[in-house]
Amino acid sequence: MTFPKDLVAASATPIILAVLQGRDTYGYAIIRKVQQISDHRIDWKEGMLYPVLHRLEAAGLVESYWVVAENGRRRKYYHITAAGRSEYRALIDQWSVVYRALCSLSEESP
Amino acid sequence: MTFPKDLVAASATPIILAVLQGRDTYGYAIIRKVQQISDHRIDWKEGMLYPVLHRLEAAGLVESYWVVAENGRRRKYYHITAAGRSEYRALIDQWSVVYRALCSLSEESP
DNA sequence: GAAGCATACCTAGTACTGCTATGTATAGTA
DNA sequence: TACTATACATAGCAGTACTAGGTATGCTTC
Repeated sequence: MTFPKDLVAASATPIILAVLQGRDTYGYAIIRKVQQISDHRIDWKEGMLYPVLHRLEAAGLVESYWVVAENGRRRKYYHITAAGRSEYRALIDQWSVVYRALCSLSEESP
Repeated sequence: MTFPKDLVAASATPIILAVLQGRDTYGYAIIRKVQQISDHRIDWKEGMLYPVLHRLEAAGLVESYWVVAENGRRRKYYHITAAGRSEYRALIDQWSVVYRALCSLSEESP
């Protein structure tokens, strides 16, 4: 079952910021990390991810830098900024309000 | 602080279905209920809510019927359908996957 | 060395989506 | 009577997003 587009879109920014507040990493690894922690339920493609990373960078929430790996691969690492951490905290708070509302309503049966 | 538009948009359907799986109710009461359980953090306007209710009805997830209240007010009550309950369960599952992913990532500090 | 696959990043053309502001109507309150 | 709250409605305005396929290069297999 695939997730609705609006949930995928809305959750991309908070998830990316959540990954990056833990440690710097690069695009392809973000995709794999998100697949891993969601048991492949969240299945992002590069074409979805990179435009969001670019928008976050344009908004000053992340910065990027190139690193050449041991095997010669060039990777664009992303680092969360102070503004990104602040935005991340706000988003987590907002998502928890929404999720708690959903859970609270779910407990009210007919 | 206002919620980002994409979170408001993405969460409207699951929240409405969550309210209605508990009991039939009408639009204006849905707005008040959602304000109440989110301590006014989620602040929907009618202009946001009614188009979503109309789309849910067009999609067969809810049905509506008019009731005249004791004070003479005409209210359009909404009732969740079997398809709506099914969609509601799928959405709750998907939102919990995303929220667990967020929480799991939040526990990974730098 | 060649072929195929995985890794890694990129983007534009296509495909749409949503809600703010304001409307009508009517009951309640001052 | 005037104002507010309740109750539902919608269109004009304002955008948003990603699928599909691109380039490039390292790895694995033959």
